[in-house]
Amino acid sequence: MPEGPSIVILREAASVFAGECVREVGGNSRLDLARMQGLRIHAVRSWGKHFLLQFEDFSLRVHLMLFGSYRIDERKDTAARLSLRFDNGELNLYACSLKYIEDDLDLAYDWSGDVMSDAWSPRAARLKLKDHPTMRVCDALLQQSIFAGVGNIIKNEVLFRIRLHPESSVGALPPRKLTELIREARNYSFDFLAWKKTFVLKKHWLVYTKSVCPRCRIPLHRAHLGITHRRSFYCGRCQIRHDG
DNA sequence: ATTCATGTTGTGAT
DNA sequence: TATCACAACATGAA
Repeated sequence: MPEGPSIVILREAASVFAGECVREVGGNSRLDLARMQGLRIHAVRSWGKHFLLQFEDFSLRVHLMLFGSYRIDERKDTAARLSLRFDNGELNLYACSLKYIEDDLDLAYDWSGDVMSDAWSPRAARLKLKDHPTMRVCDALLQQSIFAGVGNIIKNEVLFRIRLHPESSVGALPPRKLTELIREARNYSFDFLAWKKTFVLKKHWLVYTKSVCPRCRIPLHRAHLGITHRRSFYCGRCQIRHDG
């Protein structure tokens, strides 16, 4: 479930609860869930991979991590981490990380860094990247402070689309390539969103979990790269390495 | 049955 | 102090 576009889908589905009062709270979280009892949801929001329920004086941050899931007006067999019942339905969250945020969300989050947000700023991303010239692009794309919402699938597909080798360093990129990287991080994320909504995401993967380059037909490389050691699928011929 | 992965944080060693 | 390997959490597909 967990890359930014999937969280947008959750946010859109859960938006029916905006303005509703929490009638009943349940779940096995160690958090003080009763705190939400009887309170009204002021807004249903998201930032990157964070799903946010904003109350009057605080917010709940939900992170689905790798295995988290949710159901709306349905339940799974397993125990919910958090279950919220409203007059118009219920929201059940499983295997996720919960945290209360006391600060105003507009202060707590850098909205210009969320690739799915209207407030996304390519300029801000560029400035942030300038601060990390030695960082490899496979790590930069996963850096949530720069590209909030980008995950490992998006990373791989973006790098293939712009024909950039994952181990290229940020500082060695020609300005045009840097522009492409930033533009495609957002652009692919919206393709991801549309495909996910129509259940055709996987069939559009060009390199993620693939073994042959769809462009030149040679075998793809498959390695755990960068400081993040996340899976990278890339073509050694099509994806150019820029290095300092 | 076992392995691994769309993720992140915290701990303890070096 | 910084860096890093590893653990932890938790689910389900291959």
